[in-house]
Amino acid sequence: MFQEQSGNRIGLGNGFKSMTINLKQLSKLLKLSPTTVSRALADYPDVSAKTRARVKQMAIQQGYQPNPVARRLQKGKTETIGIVITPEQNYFSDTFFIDLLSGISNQITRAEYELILGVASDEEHEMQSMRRMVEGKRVDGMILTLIREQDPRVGYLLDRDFPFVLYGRTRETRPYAFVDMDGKQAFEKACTYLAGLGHRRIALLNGEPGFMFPVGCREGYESGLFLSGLELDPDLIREWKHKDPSQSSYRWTLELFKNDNPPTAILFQTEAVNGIFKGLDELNLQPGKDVALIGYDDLEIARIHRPSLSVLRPQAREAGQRVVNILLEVIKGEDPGKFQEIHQVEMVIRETSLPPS
Amino acid sequence: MFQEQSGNRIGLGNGFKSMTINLKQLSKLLKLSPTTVSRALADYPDVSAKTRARVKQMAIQQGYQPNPVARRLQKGKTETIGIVITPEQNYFSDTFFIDLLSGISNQITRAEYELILGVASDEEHEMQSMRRMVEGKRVDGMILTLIREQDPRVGYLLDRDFPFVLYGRTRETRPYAFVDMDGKQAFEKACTYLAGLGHRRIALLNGEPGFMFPVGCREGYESGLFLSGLELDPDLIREWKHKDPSQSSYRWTLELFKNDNPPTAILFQTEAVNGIFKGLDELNLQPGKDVALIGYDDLEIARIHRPSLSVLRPQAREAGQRVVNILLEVIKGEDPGKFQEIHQVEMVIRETSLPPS
DNA sequence: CACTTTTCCCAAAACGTTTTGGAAAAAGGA
DNA sequence: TCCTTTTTCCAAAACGTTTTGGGAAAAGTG
Repeated sequence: MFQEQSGNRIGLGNGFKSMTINLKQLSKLLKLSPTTVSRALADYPDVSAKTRARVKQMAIQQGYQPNPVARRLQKGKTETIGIVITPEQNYFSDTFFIDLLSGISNQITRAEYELILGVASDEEHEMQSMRRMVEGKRVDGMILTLIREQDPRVGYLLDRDFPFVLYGRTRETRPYAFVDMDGKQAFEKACTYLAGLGHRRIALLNGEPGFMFPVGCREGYESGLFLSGLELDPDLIREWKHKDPSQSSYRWTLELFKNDNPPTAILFQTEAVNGIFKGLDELNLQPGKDVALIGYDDLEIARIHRPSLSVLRPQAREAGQRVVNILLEVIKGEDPGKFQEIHQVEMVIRETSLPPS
Repeated sequence: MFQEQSGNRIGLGNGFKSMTINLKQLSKLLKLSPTTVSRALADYPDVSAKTRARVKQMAIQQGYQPNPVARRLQKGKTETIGIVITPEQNYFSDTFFIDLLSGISNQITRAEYELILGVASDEEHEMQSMRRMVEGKRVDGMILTLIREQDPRVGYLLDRDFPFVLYGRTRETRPYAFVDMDGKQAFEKACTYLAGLGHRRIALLNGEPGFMFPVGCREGYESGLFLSGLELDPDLIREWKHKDPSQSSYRWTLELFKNDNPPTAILFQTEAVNGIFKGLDELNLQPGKDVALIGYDDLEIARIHRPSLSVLRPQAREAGQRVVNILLEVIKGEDPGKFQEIHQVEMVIRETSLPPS
C-alpha cells in the first residue's frame, strides 16, 4: 500500500513548483481528521473554539487553500458565472463597458466566484457560446448585456429555468431579473431641460432599432417633448447603426440639417458623438453654440472635448455590482421576479447645453 | 442502501430543469461499465469499434456531456486560463483589445478550455487577482498584456514555474514565451516612408514610459531617422499618459508646434489621435495636408475620419490565437523559451501620409 | 451515583470523472 | 487440442473536498 501520495513535491510533474498543501496533509499535521479540519475552517459549531483557532492558524501558516475544483464537485456548483460579449457591436467603445465589467468582477471575486468570458463573433455564436456554458455545466448563472427587443437568449434560459440576470430589459411576459438604466427618464429629463432653455426643435439621434435601449430613449424623448408642450416631428428622429456609429451618425447629422426648420439641439448616445461633431463641423455649426448637445454615457471624449459635452451619466460600475448580487440570489433559489431594478441616471451639465442663439 | 442516486430529476433542487445525464446513467443504458463508456468516448483502442460506435451514438442521442468539474478533479487540471485587465488603461477604447480577446477566446473554446477574467482597479489589485488565480489553483496558465519594462508579474510567475505567455515583452533574462508585435520595425517603416516622401522634421508622440511597447516604437523611430539620414531631435519626441491619452496628446501637440522648426509629420499610437486632431485644429493646421500623420492601430476613427488616417495595423486576432496555442504547449510541459514570436505589422496608407507641402 | 444532555470529533460516503491493473473471452499458432 | 497472444471489457482506486450519521467523552441533572 502506498496510500500516502505525492504530497509536497517540489519541481516535479509539469514543472510547476507546487507549494500547496491539501486538506489531508493539513489534517495530518494537526493530528485531526480531515472532517474536523474542514468543519473548523467552515466555522461549524461542532468544533471547539480551541481547535478551530489551532486549525485556522495552521491553515494560514501553511498557506492552505481548499482546491476549488474538488469543492465544486462536492457542492455540485461551479461557483462560476458566465458572460458572452460580441466584438461587432462596439458598445464597449469606451469606459462604459469596462466599468460595468469592473463592477461585475468586483462582486464575483468577493463572493469567491469566477467569471468566465466568451467572445462571440455574431449572434449565432453568441447563442452557441452561451449554450456551451449552460449545457456543459460550466456556470451556475449567466449575465446578459446588449439586450434585443426580441432576445432568444432570454427565452432559452427561461425555458430551462437557468439562473440569469439581464443588464437591460426585453419584451418577455414571464418574470425575470434585470438591472436597467432608466433611459426613458434620462432622455425625458434631458429633453425637458433643453426645452426649458428655450429650445423648440430638439432632435433625437437614436441607437439602432432591434435593441431595447433605444426604445426607452425614444419614449423619454417623446414624453419630454409632450411635457414641454412641444410637437413630435418624425423628421427630427434618426437612428444610427451599431456597426458603424461614427459614419452613420455623421450622415444623419447632415440629413437633420437639410430640414427647412432644422433642430437647435440634439439628444444622442455619446458613442455617436464623433460623427455628429464631424457633421456639424462640415455644416459650419459650432457644437454647444449653434446646436445644443446632450449625450448618453460619460465617455472620455465628453470630458476632453472643448466645448465639453453635457451628458447623462449611468453608474455602470454600481449596476455591475447589483447584477452580480442579484444573480447570486437567483442562483440560491430566490424568485427572479423579485429583482427588477431600474437605476436613475444623473445629468451632468457641461458646455454644450446652452439656450438657443 | 440507496446507491441509485437522484438521476434525472426534473424541476428539483435549485429549480434548474436538469436534462443532463451522467456517465453512470449512460453506462447503465448501454449495459456497459462506466469505464468502457468513458474509454469509448475517448477513443481508446481497447474498446471494439462496434461498441465504440454504439456508445457514441447513445451519448449523442442522450446529449451526454462529461461534467467538466469532475474531469478536472480527476485530471488534476483546471482546463482554464486566466487573464487580468485593468480599467485604467483604456482597454476597450478601441477594437484592438477586443480583437485580441476574440482571438484568445476563439482558441480557448476550441481547446475546450475556459477563459476566466479578472478586472483589477490598479497595479496592486492586478497582482492580487493573478495570485488568487495561480495560488488558488484556479487556472493552468496565465496570459499577460500591457507589459511594463520591469514587470513584477513576470518574475512572480517565473519564480514558481507557472505557465504563462506574454502579449508583449519585458526586460527579463530568464527565457519566457511571448507573442509581440514588431513595433520597432513598424515605426521604422513608417518613419522611412515619411522621410521618403520628403519629410525632414518627423515627430514621435509616443506612449507612456514604463511600458514596454513605446520602447520599441522609439527604437524604430530612431532607426528610421538614421536610415533616412535624418538627425534625431529630442525636441520632436513627446510622451502622453495612458490615463488620459486625448488630453495629454492634445497638450503635447501644441507643444510640438511651438518649436522654431516645427514638424511636418507625426508618428503616434492611434489612441492619441483625438488629442492630436484637436491640437492641430486649434493651430489651424489641416491633418494630412499641413501635417502628415501615421498612427499605430487601425481603430474605427482612423477609417472614418476625413481625411482617413494612414496607420500601422497589427493583427490582434491572430496574435491572440497564437498566444493561446503557445500557452497550451507550455502547459503541456514544452520549454517556454522555444516560443518567442515577433509578428510583422502591416502599413495601411490612406490620406494623411502625403509629402510635405 | 445513574442518567441525560451537550460537546467535540471522526469514518465513510458522495460528487462524476479518468486511470490502473487486471481478467475473461476470443483468436491465433503449433 | 493446448498454449499463447490479442481483444475486449470492467472493478476499484483516485482526484480533494463536504456532508452524513453517528459515537465517545465531558458536562449537566436528579
